[in-house]
Amino acid sequence: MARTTDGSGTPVPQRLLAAATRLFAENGYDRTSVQEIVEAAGVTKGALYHYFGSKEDLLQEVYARVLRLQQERLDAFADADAPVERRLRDAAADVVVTTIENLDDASIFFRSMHHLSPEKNKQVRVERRRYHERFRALIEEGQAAGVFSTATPADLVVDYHFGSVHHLSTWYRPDGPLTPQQVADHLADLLLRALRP
Amino acid sequence: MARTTDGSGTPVPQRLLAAATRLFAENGYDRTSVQEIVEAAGVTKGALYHYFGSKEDLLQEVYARVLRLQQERLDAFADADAPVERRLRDAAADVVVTTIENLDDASIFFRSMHHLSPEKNKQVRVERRRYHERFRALIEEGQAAGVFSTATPADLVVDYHFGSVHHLSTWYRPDGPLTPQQVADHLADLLLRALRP
DNA sequence: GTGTGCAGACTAACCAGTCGGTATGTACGG
DNA sequence: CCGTACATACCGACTGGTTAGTCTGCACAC
Repeated sequence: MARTTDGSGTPVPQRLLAAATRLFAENGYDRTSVQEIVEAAGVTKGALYHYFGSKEDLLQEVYARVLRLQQERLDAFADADAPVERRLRDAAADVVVTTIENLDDASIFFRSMHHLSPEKNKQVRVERRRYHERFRALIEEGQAAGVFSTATPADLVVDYHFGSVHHLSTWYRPDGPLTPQQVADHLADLLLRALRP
Repeated sequence: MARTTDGSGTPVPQRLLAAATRLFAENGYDRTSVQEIVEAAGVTKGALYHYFGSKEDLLQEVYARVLRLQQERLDAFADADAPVERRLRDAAADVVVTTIENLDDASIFFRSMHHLSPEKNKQVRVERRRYHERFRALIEEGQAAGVFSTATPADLVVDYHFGSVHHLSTWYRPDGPLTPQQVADHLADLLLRALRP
């Protein structure tokens, strides 16, 4: 058994996932061949199909990881002990920072979701919905408390904010003038300002 | 010469473009075969390659159409004779309505841009940049006049709004509770509220 | 000696683009 | 009016290349 023959000690499945993530983000799911993935990971097809059932499974695994991470972080911020406007601000800014820090995952997430089979797509949608609803609940809480305007339905506000998060992978460049934290502060600001009563 | 043998009278090139638009939006560029396109248009490959140089040319043509339309509309609203907050509001709402009314084009635009060759991609980026800058100029005009807050750089505000426009193709459903105009009013509202000094 | 981890040749399917061919229309000389 | 010449519009079989996934087999661990 000669696992991890690349010297890094990283297990093969994780190497495959990392290579796939980078390549999917760079060239898109359909434009990335299984051959390229296994070469980038320093193994062969035998290894890939030993650990994953299909190319699609790799994609789904990328999604699952991102979703788990973001949901955990949102829950932590939303359940914190602070005024609702503070919790929303922190959550809104945090998702921007973590998205920028994992721009590869984000590009894949938003550009390649429709490449999943209907059944796996549905599964992802269900988890995304849970995330969306937790975020919406925060806004509704603030609206009920009178600290946020009720002029716009909470659902739309969520989509407004996540639109901008979604969009990050299109325009944000690490070598640009703004740090991830600065972008996050600005976008959270815009959200909170839009919600002023 | 037996063009338009489908009885509709629509010229073949336009039928091809319409079929390609629908299929690209439905299944993605890479998942749509040239064979499927010509079958949907009721012709054969010979016809397609008679009018278009490549499959990619079809995609580029879709882009060109959308960009022309949106730029024209933006220019009209931006050059109108009205206070800047009114012009921005109208332009911001209009792009939402026309995007919803051409959701197929929008999905293709945002999901398949990276499928264009570097050189054609660059061309599209240049035109998109022109659009972005016209929009930004509106915001900067308002900021200079003191009617918009200067807390956020105008560039970021533009990306914030277009993030939400971009995102429409992900969540908007024609059979949902909101009409395109209602969505547009809400999103334009959010933008203007975020910009209040 | 048995199972896990992997190698790599192989297959069956698919696909963008090509090309020789046909059919209809238009221009023009006589 | 008619025939020749050329152009436009389109057909559909074919090609060269690529791809996801399979399968046989080997090597090492226990």
